[in-house]
Amino acid sequence: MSSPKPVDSDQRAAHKGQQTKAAIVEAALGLATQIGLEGLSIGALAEVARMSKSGVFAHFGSREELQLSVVRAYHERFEAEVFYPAIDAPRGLPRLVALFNNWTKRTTTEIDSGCLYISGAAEFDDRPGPVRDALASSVNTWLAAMLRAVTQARDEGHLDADIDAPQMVFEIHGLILALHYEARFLKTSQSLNHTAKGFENILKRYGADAAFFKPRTATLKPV
Amino acid sequence: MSSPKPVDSDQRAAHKGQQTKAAIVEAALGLATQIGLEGLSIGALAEVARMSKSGVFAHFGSREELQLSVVRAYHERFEAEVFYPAIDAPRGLPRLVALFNNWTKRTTTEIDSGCLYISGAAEFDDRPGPVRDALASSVNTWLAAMLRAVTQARDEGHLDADIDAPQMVFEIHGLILALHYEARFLKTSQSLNHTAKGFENILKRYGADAAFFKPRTATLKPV
DNA sequence: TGCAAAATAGAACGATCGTTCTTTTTTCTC
DNA sequence: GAGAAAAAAGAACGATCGTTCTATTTTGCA
Repeated sequence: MSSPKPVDSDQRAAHKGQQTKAAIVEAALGLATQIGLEGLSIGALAEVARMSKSGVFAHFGSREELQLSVVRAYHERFEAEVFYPAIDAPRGLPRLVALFNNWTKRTTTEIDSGCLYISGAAEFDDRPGPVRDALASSVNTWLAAMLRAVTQARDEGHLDADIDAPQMVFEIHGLILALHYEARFLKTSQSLNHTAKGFENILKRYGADAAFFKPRTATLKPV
Repeated sequence: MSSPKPVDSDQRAAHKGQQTKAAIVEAALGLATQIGLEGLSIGALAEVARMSKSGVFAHFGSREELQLSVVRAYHERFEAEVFYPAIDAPRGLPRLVALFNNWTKRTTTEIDSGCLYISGAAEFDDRPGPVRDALASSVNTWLAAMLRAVTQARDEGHLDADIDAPQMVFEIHGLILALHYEARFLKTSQSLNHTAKGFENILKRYGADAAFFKPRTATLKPV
């Protein structure tokens, strides 16, 4: 993704301003994932952060800059939670499966908290500007990483040689979106199982060895 | 879906109030699909409808009731455009294909205008109340119709007898969500083709005769 | 055609929004 | 510990929000 190793930029030479700013962004992230980037108001944020409105505002200079900070923070967290842990897995199908499992796991926790990439997409659909650009850039970076994993799996011989890699990523993306939609909004109970089975179906269709992966539902189903 | 035949409730015995209300809802629908149900403000709506704020407001009594009217109007339109035209197709796989094609077609036009079921889901994720209920009810009604079409196709012998029907609907739903996300937000060019190919893949996997359907991309690809 | 009823307009309300400005408090450095 | 710099608070701004109230206009029926 963007940087090879995430630097813990919060601690070193932490002047007071920087660490309270980090705390504000942290609180803003929680608010934004719940009520959306547009619903995020400085007044409400100040209340959560137990500061004055102007005190919060001074750290960003504009609401848009605050939203951008939230998007950047979400991007870093997504990277740290979904992407980086998966590169430990060997290149090819194992890594692709690890990426998907991490993605699914994160989306599952986001059934409660909300996903900024999904709510943000709905909010900034046709609202051009820096926030939209930052959101789209982050998502594209992630989808490109997925595409790379697919092509590598193909090149390693773990998938059929003639597969349409962007097509496969599109279908996988659909599974995640359906999981988020049906589990979070409709509160459908079987969504996670449907996601795992859907991934299994996709892998089979693109030529993966069936024994290569273990579906994430293993821990959820009764033995 | 809900009613056997859509009644054109706008014309008959149309007192002035009812038809201006219909015009307001029409304008509100346009605004809501673009900027969301939450972004829909009475002031902006009054400007579009060229009326006073209070004049608009009087027809609904509350903003929430206005939002509900919009959801109901969207539901009717969705039914008329996606569901009803497809029941002319013979029960089984042809009808399932027709439903999906209509759904895809509508989503494609909504790449410009926006889909209320998707933006509304993101906005009312964790905001309980009548609006959320109305949205979820509409979507569930539609997904139930899709499920019925799948089971009928199975019972007609057009699909394998042992298929998991809810699983298939889940995967189809994912395709539509991915189409809307990638085409509308990310502006990915190949989304419609990916959707058609994805549906083809799903049909094959669930045992449909390959010659039974014609992908919607036929009219879009160069011959 | 006249008159009650319905529909629309207009003005104002309290609240909240993002933002600016000034003042006070806290922090860091010498 | 003093003094400069940074951070936070406080107050106020114009704008917009949903909503309420009253006045005016328009409609539909006798």
